Amino acid sequence: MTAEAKGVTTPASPPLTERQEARRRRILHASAQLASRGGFDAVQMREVAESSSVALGTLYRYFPSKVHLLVATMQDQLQHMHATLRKRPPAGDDPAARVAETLMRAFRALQREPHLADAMVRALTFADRSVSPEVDTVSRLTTAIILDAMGLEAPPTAEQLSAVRVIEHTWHSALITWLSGRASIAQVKIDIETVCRLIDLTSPEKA
Amino acid sequence: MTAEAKGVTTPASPPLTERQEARRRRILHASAQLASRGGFDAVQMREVAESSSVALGTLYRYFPSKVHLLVATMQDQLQHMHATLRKRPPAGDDPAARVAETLMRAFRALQREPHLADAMVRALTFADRSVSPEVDTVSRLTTAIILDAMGLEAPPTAEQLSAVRVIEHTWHSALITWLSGRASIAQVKIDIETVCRLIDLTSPEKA
DNA sequence: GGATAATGTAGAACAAGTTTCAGACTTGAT
DNA sequence: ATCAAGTCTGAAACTTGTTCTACATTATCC
Repeated sequence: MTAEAKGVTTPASPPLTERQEARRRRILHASAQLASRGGFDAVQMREVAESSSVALGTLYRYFPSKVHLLVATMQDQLQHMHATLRKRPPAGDDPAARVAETLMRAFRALQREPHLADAMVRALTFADRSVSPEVDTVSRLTTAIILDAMGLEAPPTAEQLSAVRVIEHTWHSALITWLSGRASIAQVKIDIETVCRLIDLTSPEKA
Repeated sequence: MTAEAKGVTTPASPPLTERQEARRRRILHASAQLASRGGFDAVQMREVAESSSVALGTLYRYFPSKVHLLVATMQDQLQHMHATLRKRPPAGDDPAARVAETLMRAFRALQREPHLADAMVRALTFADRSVSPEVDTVSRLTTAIILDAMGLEAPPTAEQLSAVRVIEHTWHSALITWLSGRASIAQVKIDIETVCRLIDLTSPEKA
């Protein structure tokens, strides 16, 4: 069963009318647009509202805070990316190589819109408890991408899931260091490759 | 050579007079105090200024933003912690166990002041480029703590440094998930133990 | 089709981070 | 001791996220 089939895409809120769905979409589009220009700071709620032709109050009804909005934007982008990645699965021999390849592909995609990446990742790590459900959704999506890349035959063991968690931690934190200019692209690559070694360490046949 | 001997503690700015040093200290103290009460949001610049008997403008002269202030607070706390940890070095047999033990000890310390931890860690990951030097200092301190815990005889190899970087990523990100209520203490423990396995993987005698 | 509850709009108001400024105080050099 | 430069203070102003209010529009149900 894929992540999408599990309903990761739709948090099962009251169904929206068509106009509402359109508004939501306009808002997310404006958010991504502004984020692409200038990152987290450039996403200003008044501007998002104006760009998407929605009143400020309405914007806040759809997304109760700037962080909620950006996390939802990330969810949206991640879904695109998941779909894209699925089209050409990674070619590596072992799971570790495939995960590293997949994450590097995602990383290159982020490099094309570094400001957007900045806005999304900063929002994600800055999110407090009130955003937990949404952040959790993003996390599940990320996990699904990594598990997909591993291409396991059997369901993952607890150990493997731990490794995936650590990979996710490293992924987020490495992105942060890159976005804030404290690590180079090459350094991020090394970090990803290093952490992916954990996958070998936790694969059942070799343990 | 220890980290302190390298001057991690003092970024070599123009020397401060005694009164200035005292002001700086009062500010950091007020910051930690307020953070302990209510986390990131409770550290309000006007309140910090008032608590430390300093004008708002002066506070901003010492710390050019709230994030700068909290990162400096973290630096301060980390130095205490480094000193404390040195007193009783970890007892594990191999480097991996010692690092895990050290990080868990640090984690337990953070659990005693979860709000303070929240303020510091959120600031750290939210910091943008303008805070890079300060964040880097914190990062070097953390690295020093981990390397100390490893208790290596020879200087660390490039591979080992990569492992340490990944451990640091995991440490920060795991703290974030714990602070935002998305991971339990037990889960953080597992993540730390999992990532510490990388140390074995990269130790020269076993490679 | 009309009552009514929910949703959307415009805009003011509020909160907290940040900036600015005029004047008072320190400091360091002469 | 004094002058200049730099620092500190108090207070107001500005910015942007967030909340609130009064009114208009839309959706739903009979």
